[in-house]
Amino acid sequence: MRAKQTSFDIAYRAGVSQSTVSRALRNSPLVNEETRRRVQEIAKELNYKVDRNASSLRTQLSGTIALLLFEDPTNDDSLINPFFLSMLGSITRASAKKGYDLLVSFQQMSNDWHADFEDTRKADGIILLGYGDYTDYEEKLVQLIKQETHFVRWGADVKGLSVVSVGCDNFDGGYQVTEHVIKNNRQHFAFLGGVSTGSPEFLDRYTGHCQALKDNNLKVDSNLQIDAISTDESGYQAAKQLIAKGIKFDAICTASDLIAIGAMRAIQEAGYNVPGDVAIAGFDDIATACSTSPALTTAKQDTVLAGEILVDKLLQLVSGEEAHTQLMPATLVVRKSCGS
Amino acid sequence: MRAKQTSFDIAYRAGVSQSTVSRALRNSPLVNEETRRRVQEIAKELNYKVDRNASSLRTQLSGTIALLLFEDPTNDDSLINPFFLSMLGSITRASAKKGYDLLVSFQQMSNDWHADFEDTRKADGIILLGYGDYTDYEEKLVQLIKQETHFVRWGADVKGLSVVSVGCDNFDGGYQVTEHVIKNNRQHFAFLGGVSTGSPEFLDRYTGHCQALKDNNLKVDSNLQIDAISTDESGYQAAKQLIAKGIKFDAICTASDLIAIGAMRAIQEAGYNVPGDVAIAGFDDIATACSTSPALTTAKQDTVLAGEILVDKLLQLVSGEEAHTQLMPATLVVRKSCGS
DNA sequence: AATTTACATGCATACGTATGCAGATTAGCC
DNA sequence: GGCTAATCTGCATACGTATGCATGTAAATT
Repeated sequence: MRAKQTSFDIAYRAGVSQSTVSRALRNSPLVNEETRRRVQEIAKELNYKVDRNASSLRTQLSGTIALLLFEDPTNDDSLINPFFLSMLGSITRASAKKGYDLLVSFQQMSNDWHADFEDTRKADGIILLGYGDYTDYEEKLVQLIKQETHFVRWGADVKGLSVVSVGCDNFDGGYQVTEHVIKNNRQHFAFLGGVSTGSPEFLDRYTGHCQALKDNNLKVDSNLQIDAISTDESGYQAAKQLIAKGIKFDAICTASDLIAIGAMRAIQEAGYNVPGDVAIAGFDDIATACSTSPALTTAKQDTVLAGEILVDKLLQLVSGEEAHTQLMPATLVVRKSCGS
Repeated sequence: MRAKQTSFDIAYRAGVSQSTVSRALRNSPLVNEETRRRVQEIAKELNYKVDRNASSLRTQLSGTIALLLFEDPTNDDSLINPFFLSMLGSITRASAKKGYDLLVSFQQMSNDWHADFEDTRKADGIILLGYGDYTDYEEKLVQLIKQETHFVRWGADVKGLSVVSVGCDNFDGGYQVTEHVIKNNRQHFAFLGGVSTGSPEFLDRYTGHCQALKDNNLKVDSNLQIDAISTDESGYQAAKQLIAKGIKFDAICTASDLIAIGAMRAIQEAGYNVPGDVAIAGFDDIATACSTSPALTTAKQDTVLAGEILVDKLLQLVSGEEAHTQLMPATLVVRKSCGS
């Protein structure tokens, strides 16, 4: 039972050649219906499985997608950002749906990831995932392109390079949320999230936020914008800084749910009521957002859809088709943290 | 640049044979220091990467671990249970640390997963992850053993089979949490979580819970135990059922944080104060547990540690060493939902 | 009946690497 | 200097599959 079965073993039992076995199992039309059935039956009986290494070596196709998850170097927490964890889940599902295996790998930006996966033939294509300014690794993207590696990435469009990016309309998301809060009669807005530094996503969200304020004749006070990375703790600290400034505010928009959650904690600890005294809005719609108290109003990024789109586009590239950058809508999810 | 480089190309440039290249790159002591250096230099220059398929075919080793994540069939939610998502993250990290790639795959219990991964040589070993009664798939475990597949699983020990399981001391976790709540002067305990049906984990937690009650001369009222699966919604429904019964209770222990979160919502909606009127405790310590209001007191399963242990044990098996089932401690995390 | 066509199978080989074995070169020894 | 030992390199082959090409057979066409 244990000595591994090969296609030759099947061939022997079926009284045909190895070629025929291979064809029969791949449902080649070249092989007779009757023969095919017999071969497949025997293969099943002997519990034969095609050796993927041999198969991949021969076909130069691995049936595998690699997912490279970049760690946020500013965050030494050993846990993964729940938004990306959710993306990971949906990408796993999406690739399974397409019959592809998923190879998951954490990477430091600084590593040699740009050369690895497809050149080793471990994967047919690569999905790049992670917050961060792509200028951090633009040269590596250039190299990927030069190598003709098939890849797609999550994030904002990369100008000047023919890279397929799938990202959320962060500007619009920021705009929508802010507008919603304005409608709840808030006038003095703070914004928590790294803008000058770091991810273009956060910047876009902030830009959308500011535009909504302007369109509603509200003032943008840059003193009320405080940098934060996407962690609970960073949001907490930023909110404390904000309070310490002593400037009046009745609403906080944030660049991510985690920031919002941390901020909410700080605000409540300081004795304010949410949303009574201060409205707080998030971004992402992570699972936790439903469970905060009050539940978090936020801009949802549809990770399930995003995962499917990323996988679809990548497989298009793999099969030689064209694929293009796509912007996904962000949708406002109204809960309790900003009033009705 | 694009035509893929092979070891023959390197050999040609270095003026040596392909064998020598292979040896040089694998740091074989057979090859001269000087030659090795030159070969490695050229390989780097040409951006050469070993073809993993060819390599694996030859060595019969893939350098890959497969993670099979079983879906809870009772939960058609397209999202993954946050506890397992967290395990996924830590396992990914742990295997990366050991130099292994991780192949992630969702599976239905009913599939042919038991034969797939190692026989196809895609992976050197398998990690099985998922709630559920192993009797659901005991026959498949038997087959895995018969095939001499290397695998470890998360969960309670499987009696009668030589299977390496790594699991949390659910009994003790349930005991600890309950004892803590008792110390906060509660007397009338309800328990939410599927006991008669489904996962042995839940049953163990419940058993620990009951033991703590008994040891403190408190009554176990089976009318106050209500089944629930590990989702927010299920916990919400169970809590509503509980309230509907009209039996007095001042504490709810649950089989998972998600259940607790749902229950908390139901209890608060019904106008009770947590923890004033009702103490609520969870199990798992998922990320969300810090962010509920009040923050959830719970029994923590250390997923980071669990991931490392699982990977370590698996690699021991792969390298022919013995490995044994291990029980991990659950640790009480006191927050606000049960009083001090 | 001779020829073409269609269909089914087998032969031989390539994918790129790793390694047992033999050979070559140099050093070491009496 | 002739021998063994030590060190390094190359040759040849195997891993298990997929597929181009040739072959063989039966049916269809003329």
